Amino acid sequence: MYRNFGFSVVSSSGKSRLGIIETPHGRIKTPAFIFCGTKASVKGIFPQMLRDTNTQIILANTYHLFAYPGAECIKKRGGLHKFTGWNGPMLTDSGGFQIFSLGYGSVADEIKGRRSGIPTLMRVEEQGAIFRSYWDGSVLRLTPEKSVEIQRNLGADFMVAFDECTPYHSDKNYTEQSMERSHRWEKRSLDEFIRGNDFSQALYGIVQGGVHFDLRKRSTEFVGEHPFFATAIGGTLGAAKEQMYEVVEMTMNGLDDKRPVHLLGIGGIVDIFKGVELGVDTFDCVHPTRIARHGGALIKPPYRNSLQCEHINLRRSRYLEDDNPIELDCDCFTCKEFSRAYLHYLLKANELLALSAITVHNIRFMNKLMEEIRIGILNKNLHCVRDKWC
RNA sequence: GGAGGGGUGGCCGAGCGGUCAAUGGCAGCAGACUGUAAAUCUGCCGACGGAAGUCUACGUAAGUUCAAAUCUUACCCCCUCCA
Repeated sequence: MYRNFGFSVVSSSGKSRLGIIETPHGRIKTPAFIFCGTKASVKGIFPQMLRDTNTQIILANTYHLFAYPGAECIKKRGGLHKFTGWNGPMLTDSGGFQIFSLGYGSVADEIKGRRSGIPTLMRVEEQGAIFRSYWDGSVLRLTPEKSVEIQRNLGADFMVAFDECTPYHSDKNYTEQSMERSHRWEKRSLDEFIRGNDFSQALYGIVQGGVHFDLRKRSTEFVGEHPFFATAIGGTLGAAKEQMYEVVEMTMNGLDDKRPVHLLGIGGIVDIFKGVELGVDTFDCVHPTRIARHGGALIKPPYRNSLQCEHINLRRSRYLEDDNPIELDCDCFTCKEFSRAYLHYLLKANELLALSAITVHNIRFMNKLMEEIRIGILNKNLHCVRDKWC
C-alpha cells in the first residue's frame, strides 16, 4: 500500500529515536522539522535557500490552495513539486485546522485556549464542513473525500486525513463527539485515499481527543487500527506548556511504534526537546518563519536576553549599535554576511531583505537544532545537546 | 508695494468658543506570535505623580468672554498670485 515509502528506526535512546523516512522525493532523517509553506511558498525564501540550509521537508496547505488557485490548477502545472520548484519531500495538511481555527477566531487562538476573532465557519455536519473562504469570502465545502482529492491533485508525498481540530474551550462532551466524527472522517479519508492510490503518496492519520486522556487513548487506538502510513498528534494540547507535555506523553504511550509520529503545530525549542524525548519524529510550526518576519531571530542561551525567550527582537533600538551577527557560531548566510545593526536597520527601513535574511537564519537554526538532536540520540547524550540549546 | 492663504505636540495633519492634553497617520518605545487570513496584532507615546490629580501647551503679545487652539487687534515668520 505504501510501497514507495518506508520508515526505519536506526538508533534510539530512551524513547527518543533516530530514524529515516523514505519518500519518492528523498529520505528524511528524523527527528526532523517541517517548515510551513502554507500557500505553496515558504514566505520570502527561494527553494535553493531551503536546500542550502539543509531543509529536508516543507508543507503546504489544502485549505489555502483550495480557496486559490485551486488544486486542478496546480495539478495542471505538474503538481506542487514542479509548481514550486521544491523537489524534496513535501506534505500537505488537510485543511481541517484552518476551518476550525479560522472558524473560531483569528488563527489558532481558540485551539491554544485564547478567545478572539470573527467566525468564518458556517456549519459542521456529518458530511463535512461549510465555511467562508479566507480568499474571497465565498462559501466553500470541504469533506474528507474532497480534501483527499485536493491533496492528490496537489501531489505532495504526504497527505493528512481530514479532521476537526477541536478548540480548547470545547467541553468534554463536544470534544468526544467531535473526535468520533473525526474518526469517521479519517476513515472516509482513508477509503478515498486507497481508492485512488497510485503509490506516489502516503496518508497520515490524526489523533484527537483534546486534553482528555481517555479520549486520547481511544483516538490512538482508532488510528492504530487503520492502515495509515504515519500518525499525527493534533487537536488542542492545552493552554499551558505543562499540560501540553502531559497530553503528548499520554498520547505517545498509546501509539504504534512502527510508524513515524508527527506533532502538529509545535516548534518551540524546549517543546521540541520534550517531544523528541517522548518519541516524536517530526514537527511543524509557523513560529520560526513567522517570528522572523516580525524581527525575531532564534538564538541559543549564550546570546539570549532572558532565559525564557528563545529569540531576540531585532527591532529593538539597542541592536542599531550591535556589530555582531545574530549568533557568532552560526553558519547561516545571514550570520556570515550581516550584523545585527544592519538587520535592525533593514527592519526599520522596511526593507524586504530583512525578512528573508532573518528567515534564513531561523530555518538554518532549526535545521541545525534537529541535526544536533539526531547526533545526540546516536551518541546517547541528548541531554548535553539540550543543555546547549535550552 | 497690492491681494489672498497659512503658522497645532519629533514630523505630517485634523479641530475652528466649553465635552481639547488636543482625531488621524508616520516616527519612537514596549509586548505578543506554536497543523500561517500574519512584512501581522496589542499597548504606551507633553511634564511631574503609583493613582486621583496638578502644571505647561496650539507663532508672539495684548484683548473680548464665566470659558479661547478656536473670536478681535498688533507684531513676527512662511507660501501663492499680481505689480
